[in-house]
Amino acid sequence: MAGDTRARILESATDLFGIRGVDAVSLDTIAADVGVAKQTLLYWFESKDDLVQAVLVQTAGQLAVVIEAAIRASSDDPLDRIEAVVRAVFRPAVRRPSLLGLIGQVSRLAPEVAERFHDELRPLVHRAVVYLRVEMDRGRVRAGDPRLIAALCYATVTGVATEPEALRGVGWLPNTAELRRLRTELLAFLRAALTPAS
Amino acid sequence: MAGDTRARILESATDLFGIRGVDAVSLDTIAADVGVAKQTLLYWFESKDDLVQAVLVQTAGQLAVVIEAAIRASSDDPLDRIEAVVRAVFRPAVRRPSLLGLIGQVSRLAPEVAERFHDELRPLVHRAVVYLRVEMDRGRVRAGDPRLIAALCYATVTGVATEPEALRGVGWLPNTAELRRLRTELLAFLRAALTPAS
DNA sequence: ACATCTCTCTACCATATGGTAGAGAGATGT
DNA sequence: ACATCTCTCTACCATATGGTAGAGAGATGT
Repeated sequence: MAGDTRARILESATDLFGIRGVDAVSLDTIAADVGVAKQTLLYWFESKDDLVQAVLVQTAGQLAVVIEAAIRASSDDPLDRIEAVVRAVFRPAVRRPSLLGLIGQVSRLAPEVAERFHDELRPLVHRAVVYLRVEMDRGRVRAGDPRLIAALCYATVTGVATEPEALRGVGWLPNTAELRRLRTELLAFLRAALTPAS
Repeated sequence: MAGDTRARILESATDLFGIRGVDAVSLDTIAADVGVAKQTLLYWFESKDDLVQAVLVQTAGQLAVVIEAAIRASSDDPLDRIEAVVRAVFRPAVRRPSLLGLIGQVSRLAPEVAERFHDELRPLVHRAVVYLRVEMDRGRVRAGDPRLIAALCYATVTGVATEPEALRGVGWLPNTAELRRLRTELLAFLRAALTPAS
């Protein structure tokens, strides 16, 4: 209880920002959710932008940890490894839509905030690109521009993970069982797209 | 000039909402952009929500027209036809990011507004699903749940098309030539994912 | 005992924003 | 000539919101 106020603010803000949108959530709303006064938020974070940035940096950090763990635990085969990473990213994203829901908003946030987030993501992306290039050279992943292939995988996974509501809206995803089937289909889809041409 | 005020408002609002975000753009901003007083906006649209809804409905309508045209002009082969549709959707999305930029915001808008947009999109989705099912039965598209495959294609294309800024942020897309290469890679990616297993 | 640091509170404010009230200019129908 | 309709304007307001001012309670170091 004592000393964890900052962490509780971050957690609450992550969920609220991710689900309702950064602009739609006021400091008062977050404060009420955490159970403190608004000024307490402004003691811990200089401004709302500062809070948004902290949320994004933390989220990126958690994503990185999850991905690292998935990579270490996976087999050497690149398609299996990619599947493991996608599963790892998809799991928290489905349980807690806010995590990836934030990502869809980044490009519309204050430039410095967005930049700070991208700083955090860049090393991850760089590693993925290098990895893809190596495996393409080995012929274990379908040839192509590794940067663009990485971008496509990223777009597909975040597209699916960040917009469950949008997909629900047009009648695609009535429940979580359906969501699991979507994940399965996504993995087959990516595998087919990445398997080297015989 | 006379009588086109409503259309000019819609066009300006589409761009501003799509690029900066619905919440970040005030009625005053739009009015200044169009060159009229704010009240003029409120003469043509009951409220900001009403304007947002009109923008979304128009956007969905334009997408539908573009897609219909692409389908009619394409060959009978399903992979070619899908490629034609993706090209058709991608083109205006790249030239005018606002068009698809809006889509990423739908799930966070007022429920009635989002619902109205989904109403517009549903028939398109339904057609796509029916089409995929038929071609899967014929063995001309890789087997799978047609609804989920449609969802994946949708997620991939919108993911790529709506987040050029995000992709740019992590160092992927410095210019339009790169964007064209991304489109080419996207088409190969989708083709590989949808080609029936031999 | 005192000073300092950590943390949270109440009270308040300036500004932005969606929306209202109501007038009026010009075109069109009868 | 008059009424009505279309369209746009100025002036104004209520509210939400990010942020400031400044106090004070409790813990910790010397």
